[in-house]
Amino acid sequence: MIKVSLKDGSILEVEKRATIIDVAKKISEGLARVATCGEIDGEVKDLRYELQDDCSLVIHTFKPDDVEGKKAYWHTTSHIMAQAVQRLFPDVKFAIGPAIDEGFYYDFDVEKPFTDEDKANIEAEMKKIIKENIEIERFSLPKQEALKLMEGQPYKQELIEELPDGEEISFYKQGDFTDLCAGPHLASTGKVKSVKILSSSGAYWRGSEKNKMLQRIYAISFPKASELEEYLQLLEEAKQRDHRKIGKDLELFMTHKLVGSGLPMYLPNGATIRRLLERYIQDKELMLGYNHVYTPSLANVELYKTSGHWDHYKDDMFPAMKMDNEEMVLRPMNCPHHMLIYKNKMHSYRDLPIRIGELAHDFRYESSGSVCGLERVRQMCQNDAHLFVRPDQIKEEVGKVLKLIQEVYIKDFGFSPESFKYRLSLRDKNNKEKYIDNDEMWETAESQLRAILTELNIDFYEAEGEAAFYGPKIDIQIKTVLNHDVTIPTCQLDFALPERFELEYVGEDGAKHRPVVIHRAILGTSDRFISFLLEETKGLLPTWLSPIQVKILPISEKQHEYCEELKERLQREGIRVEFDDRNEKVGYKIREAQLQKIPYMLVIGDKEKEANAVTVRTRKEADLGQMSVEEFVAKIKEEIENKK
RNA sequence: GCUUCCAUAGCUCAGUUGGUAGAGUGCUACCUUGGUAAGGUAGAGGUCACGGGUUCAAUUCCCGUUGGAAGCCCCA
Repeated sequence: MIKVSLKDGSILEVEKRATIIDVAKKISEGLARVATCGEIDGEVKDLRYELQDDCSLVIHTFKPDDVEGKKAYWHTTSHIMAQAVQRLFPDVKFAIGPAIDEGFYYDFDVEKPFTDEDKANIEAEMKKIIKENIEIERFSLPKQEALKLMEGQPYKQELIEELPDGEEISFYKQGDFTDLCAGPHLASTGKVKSVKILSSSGAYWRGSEKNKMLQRIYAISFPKASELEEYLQLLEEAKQRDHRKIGKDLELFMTHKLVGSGLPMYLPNGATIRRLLERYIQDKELMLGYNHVYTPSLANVELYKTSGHWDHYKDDMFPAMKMDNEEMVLRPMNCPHHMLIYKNKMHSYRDLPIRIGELAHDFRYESSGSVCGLERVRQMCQNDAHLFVRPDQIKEEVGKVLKLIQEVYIKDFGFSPESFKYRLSLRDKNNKEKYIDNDEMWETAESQLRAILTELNIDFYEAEGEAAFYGPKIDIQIKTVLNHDVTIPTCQLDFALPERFELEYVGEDGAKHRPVVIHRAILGTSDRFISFLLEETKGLLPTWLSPIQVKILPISEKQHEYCEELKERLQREGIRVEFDDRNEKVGYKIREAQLQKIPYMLVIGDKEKEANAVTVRTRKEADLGQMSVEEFVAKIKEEIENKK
């Protein structure tokens, strides 16, 4: 037994188990309020330690869905993987192996990348280690001894070097394998039950492309085999929701290598969705006092030298084309064009805010490894606008933008508020190269955006190094089915471009003043928005956006004439309708319409023809029964009207 | 861009010690006129991504290019 004094003077007596000492020590120093580990009083348990306000220590078992529980579990499995790799590849150099949101990975420096066979062997070896049920022990060493222990492990030594002098450095040992680690861990390898290697790939040491590329293996583990099955099932379902698969199945877009990577072509169905979305957002903007313009996709390179984009982004732009005396580029963004439009005439303070909007095509040379369906493309259509405002109008205008975003995403599209997060994107203060060097400007802009978010009671997180070069942003971040974290709407505050372009307005005092620019995009880009929409809806688009809203399915040829009339009748109402006049049975036609995710199927036989009626079936498999044509038209029009 | 893997019919995929190809589905024609998720028969359809190399012989082995996938880097 070992005694540990807690803050309140009480004594905690525990078995001499490394994990509990570690926890008790941290808690007694007030360094941690909560920790997890695996063993107490010699009995193996999944435990959670929590320091209460009255300084008492609560110990209880954690639940399988407990975040900390999972992390300890996965982290232990990552050590098991490292041990397996050490057994199979004795020359391996270890980097890091943390738990992540779903599972864990470990980075290894090995001679050759792992093959599928290697991975199968590693997984088999891991299962062996689990079966051996090796006890996991913790110990700690002073820095010099720690360095000595990790001789021949340069990555571990590099990590130890960075730890403060004088601090004891903790290690976890399981049989013949010892790893530098802060813990916590399960008490023994046998606690892990089912394990599965998911994938492997290259990853740069410390995430920098300047460093060596290591081999990373992703894996996951669960206390029960059935949970692993469920997880793999979920992965399979996510695959079905991938917008690239839906886009192919529903004939929304295609790519062709003769056109090029990252350059999707919209097929008629996809073009319909896009046209409706673009009309929708422009109509919305018109009602809010935006003025839309058209500007060219090409510009003289001098435009971007003036704006500052050239210095910051020329590597991500398509290369300049030399024509006679001019050098032209495909534009990567629209701000400079809109700045010039503002500057086209003198403005009074009474005219502000001026809101210039455009559905504009932009071109960015995204790296070949990052292009992805409609999510990341090399030509995109931005739902862009620039708001030219007086400094006293910033708060109100940013607030209006945030309100518009909520109206579009929550009210009109019905996305769950949990499907996206607000991110306040700040500059990295230490990176003077990437961001305009003007501390005062940054302080003002960042604190203004923060204040607006706080005042509107919006939950947000802050991210350093995510700002635009000219100013901070409020980005709305979503997670795709592939677990990519991408921005869709954005609202950015910019004091820099007005300066660069010497924008002005005449104030009440008759003197010239500098406006502030708010850059904003609501749908983000049409392309990325559609990818998000498809994944959120699983391809079951609301009726108003469905490329085909109604499919007419006759029982036999006898009703074809009636079906033609019906089709024309619906078309006159602006409903997108198709008539399936093929020589097939109705069951077959229903199956096909169902797979095309068409909202309404109208089954037409002699009964319907006689009664001048339709029998309605929805894709959600509800048979709505027979109704008159007028009734159906009223119903679907009401639905379309209300963006259902 | 980097690491690894992949590319066979419109689509989804088979095709092992190297001997120039197959299924399902879709498409076309005919039969069938059928009441709520796949009726039957027949036919057409492939320079096995592209370019080189090794070999008597390459869809298969090697190199390169293009395109795709996972991850890393990047993301105005």
